[in-house]
Parts: sequence; structure tokens; C-alpha cells
Amino acid sequence: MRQKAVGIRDVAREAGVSVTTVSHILNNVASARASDETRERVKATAARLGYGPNRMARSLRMQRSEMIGLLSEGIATTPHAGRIILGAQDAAREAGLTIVLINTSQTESDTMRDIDALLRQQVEGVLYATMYHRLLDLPRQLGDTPTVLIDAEDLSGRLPWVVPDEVGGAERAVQELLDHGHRRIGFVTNVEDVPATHGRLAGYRKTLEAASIAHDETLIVARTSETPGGYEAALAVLSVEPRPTALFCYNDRMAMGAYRAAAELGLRIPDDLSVVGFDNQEIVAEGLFPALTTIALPHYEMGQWAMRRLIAILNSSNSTELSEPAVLPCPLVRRESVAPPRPTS
Amino acid sequence: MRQKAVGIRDVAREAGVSVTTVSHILNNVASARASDETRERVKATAARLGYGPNRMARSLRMQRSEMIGLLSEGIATTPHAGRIILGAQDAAREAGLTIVLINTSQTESDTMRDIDALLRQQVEGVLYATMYHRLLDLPRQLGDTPTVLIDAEDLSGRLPWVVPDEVGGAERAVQELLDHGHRRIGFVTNVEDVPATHGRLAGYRKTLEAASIAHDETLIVARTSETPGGYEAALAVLSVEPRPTALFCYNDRMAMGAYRAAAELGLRIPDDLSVVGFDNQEIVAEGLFPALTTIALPHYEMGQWAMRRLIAILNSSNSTELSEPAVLPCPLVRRESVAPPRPTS
DNA sequence: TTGTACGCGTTATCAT
DNA sequence: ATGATAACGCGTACAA
Repeated sequence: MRQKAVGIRDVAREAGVSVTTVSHILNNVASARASDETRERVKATAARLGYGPNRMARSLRMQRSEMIGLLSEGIATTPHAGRIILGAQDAAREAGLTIVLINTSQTESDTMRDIDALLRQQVEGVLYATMYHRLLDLPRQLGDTPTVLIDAEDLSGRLPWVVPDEVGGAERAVQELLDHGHRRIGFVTNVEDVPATHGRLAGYRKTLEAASIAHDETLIVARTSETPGGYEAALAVLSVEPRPTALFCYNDRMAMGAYRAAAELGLRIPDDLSVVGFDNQEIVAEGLFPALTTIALPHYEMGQWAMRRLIAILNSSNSTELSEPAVLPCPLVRRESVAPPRPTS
Repeated sequence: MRQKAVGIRDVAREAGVSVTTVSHILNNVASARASDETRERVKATAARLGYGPNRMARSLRMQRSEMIGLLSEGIATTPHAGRIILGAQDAAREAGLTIVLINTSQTESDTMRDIDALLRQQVEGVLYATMYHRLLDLPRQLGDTPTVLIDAEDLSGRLPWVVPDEVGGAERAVQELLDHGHRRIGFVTNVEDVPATHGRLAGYRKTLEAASIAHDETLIVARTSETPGGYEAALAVLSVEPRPTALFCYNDRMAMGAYRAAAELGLRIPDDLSVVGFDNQEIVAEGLFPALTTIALPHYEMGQWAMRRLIAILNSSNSTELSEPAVLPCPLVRRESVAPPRPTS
């Protein structure tokens, strides 16, 4: 057995009062009054005995589990997920809530089903986090359990969600290049059909347009969003004439490929070529030489926002007005891969 | 309100039996007998009503929360932690347990607060996972709550723990190089004083010795375990004469630095130089060109082992015999960075 | 100002 | 073969 299991009645007996008084005092019940002397004595004995309310009993009585389920698709695959959890965690702590973790595989819908059959009982709300920004039609199984989506947009239109501002991030990246004097900026992008693809492309186009730079479709090359794809795409972009003096890459892994392409072409970064990535995958961005300037995804903030929103929904009965989504900014992280273009070339 | 909150009495009424019978049937109580007809009817109505036991009530009655606390240091910082969680998760599911997550900051006071926040949730046991393999003296607050350490060795000698086999992993790495015919193998290592440092060095030495290759301390260079450190160390190792034909690197990030050093020296991998890393950080190992052969850390397996061990402890009253640690193997992950040495040189 | 007693939804004991 | 009822530990009307 673990503890002597000190309960509220032990405290009451020890302090010479009733359980009601103890409960009132420890829970700061406004309506009930007790003498300051009693208050002190009860609190003291509670502390001395190391009393803490039994959560199972408390939850049963209050009909509140004080637990939030965090459904995460493939925590394993990405370091990003950790930051989401951290943000959610911190927000949960503010409200005295704890997080129970459920990892879902993306495919098995039956896994999903028995998980939340089990989950429906004990959890007050659910945070559903995906591995990467995408559109999602959440299974009906969650019923009317309050739910907030993280890094995913709800297709049904019922659930609040929070995603990164892909467009704004791309604008910031390209603007950084513009600010250094670049005018010919290639875009090493990807072929996947996800919101990030379209958003980052839109940001790229928009920023160049705002700077009155004519479109040049030959400067946009798409491949798969891995390092080899970045290598290929960069090779292609860097072979157009006149050669671009800077590259904006869809993500840091593609930027890693771009570094290799640059090296093979005898281009030094940032002297001959400036590069900006996206995602701020620190192992890559800091490991590359020179270190990669990139755009950070607001994972911590998304986790935090989602949890706070969920808590707000839990606390207010009319949740309809709380169903709006949020789009969080992606800040620029300056490192060493951007410099002004060379005078010639 | 969430659900109609279908309870056991609803099922009982609907099926025309008592709650006892329902409970007996749904929980497969051996001692209780019921007619097959009743059995069917009860199960059917339970399913039809979508009944599931209320965990809060169940826990209170059973005095078992069916929850395990996972205390993790800085989930954020490493993609590894995710795999630990996954392993623990899968093992927990086998036993019908759920995981409540607490992320601890590394400062002691916060950790203490987090720990007893966790204990107040009445978790049945605790898994304590660190960010990297190290020695640990766990705060006493856990009292006699069953605890298992992941990726950390318990200094107090009371708690079971599980860590990667650093020595064996290094042996495997060096052996792979030996098997390809290399005889002069440099070791790009780190300066930190952690078990991995000593273990990997020991494995390196041991393997060379077993192959009757004379010690050559000039082939071992230590720097900080980041990419720049790897670059510096590799540069140093590759400048000794005769130049080693292969490099074993303390981790993948240092290997990333070694790649750069090799490139600067005009050495092509794997033709002129073979490289093996450690950690199998996929973003790096797969992103490097050529892809890096490396040693994988058994994070999933550690999480799984720890949870299973914890469950075993929970289920048996004499837990002393279950306090032994485990050292799990680190498999080799073959990619493209190892080849036979060139005939000359 | 404090104490008594009930209910939260289960499971387990003991009758019937 | 089934049913009534007592816990589990807490919070809170309501009574004193």
C-alpha cells in the first residue's frame, strides 16, 4: 500500500472539527464562515498530515475529471509535437488540469474508436494535434465532447482550430531577402497538396509582387519535401539565367538539400547565395554551415492557445462564439545564411 | 451537457434485471452465474445504449486509478522522447492503463512541485524519463510509489531503470567498419561527462583491441557534441598521418560536422572516407548526402520495457526482485556512408 | 458557526 | 440464477 491514505475525516478528527468545516475551509467556500482561529488550525493540521483530496472521489462527486485528452497523431515522427505538448501542458497547469495522452496511428480507425470509447468517460475535453498542418474531418466519435484542433483545419466548421500563418511566414522570409537587397529570389518548394504548400507559395508571390518584382515561374521548382528533393529543386533553380542570388526553401530539410546543390555549383553561402528555410528544425538549422536563417513554427503557442480555448469552452455554456479558429504568426529566426547579393553576377 | 450519461442502472432497467447482474455479466465475474439468455440480453442492451463504465466511479470503488504518470524532462528538446512515449503508450494499452503526462523543467524546485502534483492525481506508478542517458538521484518525494527510470541510471540503487547499451552500440559501429576492411578508424567524440561518452569510447577501444589493432590515441579527438564540434574534431583526426580511412562519430550531429570537414578536405564519402554515426536522428542521418549509417537508440523499446516492468511491479507484492535494471541493444542502421577503403592511401 | 446525512456510479458481499 | 445494499471519499444542502 502506498500511503496511510490520509482522508478528510482524519484531518477533521485531528483538528477537532467536522468534515464540513474542513471541506469549507480548504475549498474556500464563500458562503461558509469559520473563525480565523479554526481556519488556521485546520489548514495547519491538513498540511501537517499531508492531506490532499482524493481525486477519484472528488471527480466523482463534482462530475469533473479535471483531465484533458491529448490525441496526437504520431508523436514519434516529429520533434515539433513536443513543443505542442509543452504549450498545452503549461496552459493546463494554469487551470489545474492534467493531460492524459493518447497516441493515434493515422490509419487505424478502430484503434481510434476504442480509444475514445474509453476516453469519453473520463476526459472533459480533447485536443487533437496532427503532425503537420492539414485539413481534417474529424471522426464523429468524439460526440459532443469539446474539442480543439491543433495544426489542422476543421472541415466540418464546428470545431475551433489553430494553425500557423503560412502566408505570413513566407512573406517574412522573402521580405528578409528583399531587405538585404535581393531581387532575384528562387523558391524551392514541394509537390504535396497541403495548406503549407499553398500558403507559402502565396506568401512568396505576394511579397515579390508588393516589391514590384515581375513573376518568373522558372524560379519556382517543386519536388518532394525531403532533402533530396531540395537538392534537385535547388539545382534546377540555380541553373536558370540570370542565376537567382537567393533561395527561399519550403522547409529546412529542402534547404539542407539546397546547401548541397550550392556546394556542388561552387556557390558559397551566404556570399554567393542567400538561403532562408522554414520550420526551424533546430538540429538541421543549427547544424548546417553556415547556420540557416529560417521561419519558426509556433508550436508551443498553438498548444497553449488550443488548451486555453478549450478551457474557455469548458467554462462557458454557450460555446458557439468560441468556435473561431486562430492563425498564429511564424517568426523569423536569423542565423548566418543571409547576406546582401554580390555586386556583380 | 455532454452525454445522456448512460449508467449501469439504465442498462439494468432497460434489460429488466438488476444492476448486480449487469455488473456481473459485463465484468465476467466467475462466481456469478446467469442464464445465457440473460447474458445475451444484457450485453446487447449495453451495447445498444452505448454503455461504458464511469471511470471515476470505478476507480473510487476499486481503489485503482488505472493511471500511470509519465514524468519527462524536456520533451520539447528532443525527438527521441516521442518514441519513448510511444513505447510506454503501447505497453500501457495492453494493460488497460492510461498515461498522464507531466513535463518537468530541469530546475529542481519545479520538478518537486510537478512530482507531487502527479502523486496527488493518485497515479499508480511513475515513469521518469530523462532527455539523455545519465545518472540520477531521484527526489525522495516519490515515497514508495513504484517508479521506473528511463534512459537514466538510479544512483540510489532502489529503482529499476533501463538504458541503451552504449558499449555494444559502439562495438557494432566499429565492427561494421572493420568488416568493410578498415584498419585505421578515427573516433570523433565528445567532451561531456555522461555515460554515453564513456560507453561509446569503451566500445570503440574494445572492438579495435579484439581485432588486434594497436591503440592510437591521436585518432581520438573530443570536442563539444554539436555539429561544429564534430567539424573541428574531424578536421583534427583527418590530419593525422597516415590518414584514417573511416570515422566513428559520437553522434549524428558530430557526423554532420565530419561530413563538412571531409568535403573541405576533398574527401568523398564513402569512397575516400567511411563514416558511422550514433543516435539515428533521422532528419540528419537521412538528410546527409550520402545518407549516414548509424546506430539507433532503442527509445521505443525502453519506453515499452519500463512500462511493462512497472506493471509487473504493480501486480506483484514483492517488488524487490523486480528492481533489476536493463540494458537494451542499439541496432545498426545501414545507409550509404560506409564502403571499403580505397586500395591505395 | 458547525455537524449530519445524502448522493455521485461502481463493484462486492450477502441474501433470497 | 438474481437482487438489495453497503462501501469507496468527497462536497454540500440543510438542520442545529
